[in-house]
Amino acid sequence: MAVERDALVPQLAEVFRAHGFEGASLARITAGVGLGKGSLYHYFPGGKDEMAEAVLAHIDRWFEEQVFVALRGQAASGIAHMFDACEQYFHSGQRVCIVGVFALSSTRDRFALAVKSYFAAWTAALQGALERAGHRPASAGALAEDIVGAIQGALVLARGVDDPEVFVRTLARWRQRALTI
Amino acid sequence: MAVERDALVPQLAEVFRAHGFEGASLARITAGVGLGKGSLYHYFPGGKDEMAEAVLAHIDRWFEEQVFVALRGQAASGIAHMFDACEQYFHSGQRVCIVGVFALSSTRDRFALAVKSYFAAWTAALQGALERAGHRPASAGALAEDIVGAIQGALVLARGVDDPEVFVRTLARWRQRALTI
DNA sequence: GTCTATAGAGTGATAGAC
DNA sequence: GTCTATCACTCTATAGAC
Repeated sequence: MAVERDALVPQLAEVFRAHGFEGASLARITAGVGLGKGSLYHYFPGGKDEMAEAVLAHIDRWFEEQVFVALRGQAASGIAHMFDACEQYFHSGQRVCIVGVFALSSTRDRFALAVKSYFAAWTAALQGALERAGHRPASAGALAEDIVGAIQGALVLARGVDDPEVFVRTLARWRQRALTI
Repeated sequence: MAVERDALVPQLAEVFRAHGFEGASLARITAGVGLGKGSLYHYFPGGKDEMAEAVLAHIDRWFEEQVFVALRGQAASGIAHMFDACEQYFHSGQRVCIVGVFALSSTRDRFALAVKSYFAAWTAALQGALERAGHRPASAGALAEDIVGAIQGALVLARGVDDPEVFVRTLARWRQRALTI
């Protein structure tokens, strides 16, 4: 009745998302995944650090497969798909970005590489799509930076004022700006 | 040799900023402010919660006096002043926003009111200034939301990719958009 | 003596590692 | 489950000002 390690990762992700790295105690984690500490350390001998690494790697892979690939394909539809995927992934602003949470916390240094590559890959893929969609190369970089930043900021703001609609509205505005050449 | 309670708040703020609420252990706090636990609990009988409340109240007051007042005055210069103040306050992107950190963490609920009022007051004051600066009322609200969100997002992104220039660039772009009628 | 500001040993609870 | 370290916090003791 071996539980697949991979099946644990999304459950771990929800605990880290809800409480951050420091706030994700082993008690909360075991409650969240429904396994004892012993089993957890069997799958993740490196402890919390290894669990967080697995979560970040899983997110990286998800965005690569579900978002970045599309951005490298047909430009306009890839960009539209990115906004759709983000709206779904972040549950229309009710869900927070784990990588963003990690970026702001003091734990960032521990996972600096994964955090950096996530944002860098996203910005680069989006910039390419924007250029191919007709934006001037000079402004596509700034636009990509604006959009990725706006998504992160909208998640902060939506949670801050406790109104997910902030996220939905922001996404809608940027979708329009991105697809208006 | 009485230390003023108010003098402790900025030092507390730096500890919470660096480590978040959960990561700000009493050991780190005592090290950061240079006082023993006894003194800390003398000034803040409510413990960490009261310290965090004091920090949030201090930030609220600072923004009210240093930013929102200017936004309610002459519109264009108030907006320009806001961007200057933010660039200074966030150390050109090297410093993170405590309220933003709190908004993303699970501790948000504990300080929900202070967090919400911070973002709400900022957005409202900025929206007013944008309208008086000549932006259509219909779009000033969205623009204010965009700008406050962009500042938060740029802080996330700057720290994520470990490049404060992301913040400086984003601020410069929005300054231009806000002051172009 | 009282009051205020200080330090830090000591409390039980809980942390993460194994 | 067991381990030690650390958590937030309490309490006692001490200093000097009045």
